[in-house]
Amino acid sequence: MTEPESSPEKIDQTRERILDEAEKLFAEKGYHAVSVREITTEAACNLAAVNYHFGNKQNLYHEVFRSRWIPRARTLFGVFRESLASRKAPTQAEVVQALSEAFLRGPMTGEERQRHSQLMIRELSQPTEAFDIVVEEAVAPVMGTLTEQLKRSQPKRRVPQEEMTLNVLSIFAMTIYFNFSRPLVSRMTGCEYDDAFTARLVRHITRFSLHGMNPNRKER
Amino acid sequence: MTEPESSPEKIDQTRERILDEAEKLFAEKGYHAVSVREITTEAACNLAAVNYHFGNKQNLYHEVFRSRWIPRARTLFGVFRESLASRKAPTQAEVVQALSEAFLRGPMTGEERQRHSQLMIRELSQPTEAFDIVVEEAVAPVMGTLTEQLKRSQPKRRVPQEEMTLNVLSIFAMTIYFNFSRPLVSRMTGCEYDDAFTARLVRHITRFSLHGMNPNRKER
DNA sequence: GTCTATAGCAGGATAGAC
DNA sequence: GTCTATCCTGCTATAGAC
Repeated sequence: MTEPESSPEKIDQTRERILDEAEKLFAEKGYHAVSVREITTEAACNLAAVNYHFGNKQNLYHEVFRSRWIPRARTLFGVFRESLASRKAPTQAEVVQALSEAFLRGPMTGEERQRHSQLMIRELSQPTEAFDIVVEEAVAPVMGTLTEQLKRSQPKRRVPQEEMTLNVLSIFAMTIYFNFSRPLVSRMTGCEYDDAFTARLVRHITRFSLHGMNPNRKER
Repeated sequence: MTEPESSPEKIDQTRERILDEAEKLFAEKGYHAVSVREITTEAACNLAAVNYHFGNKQNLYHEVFRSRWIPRARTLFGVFRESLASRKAPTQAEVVQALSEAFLRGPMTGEERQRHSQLMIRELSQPTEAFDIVVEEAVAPVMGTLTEQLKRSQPKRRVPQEEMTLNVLSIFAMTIYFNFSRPLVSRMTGCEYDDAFTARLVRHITRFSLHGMNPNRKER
């Protein structure tokens, strides 16, 4: 990152730096609050580089989702699924925990995770052209798997479809809420988002969701 | 709204229109995505009026919170408290329902409510100078009352402080989530936010939260 | 593929007439 | 208090040298 190797694969190395910085800044401040100048300055390249590589600003934003956000979403989903696959018949608690763990403590660094969530949240609450990407790549698969797994692990009670959807949405809501609303959560709990605290958050989300969707459950 | 009365209190009537349109646009698009020109066009007044009345754009944004958002937050909180005061010893279910009802079906129109939530959410996830206002006027009082009331209605079980805080944060999270993430919720449930649907949402939030924080509760 | 230079325009803000 | 006219900064985007 400090000194680029001269020979091996220098191609489009600027392009990658631009994407990195763009993602970072778009996530932090939002599309309109970030200027191309700011991005290119951070990426230590020339202003014109953005237009050369991406055509225009809009396209760069789009490309951030395609080449940065989507892969992470898939990785995240992969972690979630693998975590489920490692058990024969995961309990509901295990399912919910697998999800919140993937999102709150998964393979990414804390910073990466926050960026990922912020980009997602922005699109979900205020759709632009990337909304469909987010739904197709993150929301739909996660909610689909969640629904399926939760039904499987609790075949006895027949849950009406809308109730199921609202349950799953609520679990999803809590998971992303505790990721994106950090300033508030930290202020209210007095805790920083370190390993210990995120572990407690996962436990909380699991417990809360589990009993939330199962009015009178014994097992945990 | 169409034809202003000529005599009685015409003073600062432009100012009010600017505030109205500014709130609407800031809520919809966010601070940076809105230009002063756009606001003044919508408010059907001159560009210079913003600077005359508010000095600059930043200040207008701030004033939107002071003169529009805060009163609504207080009204909302008032509805919540009155709803509680009308019962001698509200159950936990009644407490949660009072909250989500105030936020999702309260005294405001659907549009107003959405605006209110969006302004709040923006500040909570990405604090600017209005963050403190939001915390002091909305989050702190609501969470304080919620904590107090929930403790009172369930004196038997001693809940650790952090668990209590996380519970309350989760209830708050769901309440605002279902308000601000409408595009997604509508897409997933296939429902518009009409009276019938918001009523079902209130019931869902109440049920989910209630059991979420009470692992093995009978009464509802 | 990266740079400089600059076109062209939209933004916030101000001065001053009315 | 509201308007017109204008300043000037900072933005996106492009042309063209290297």
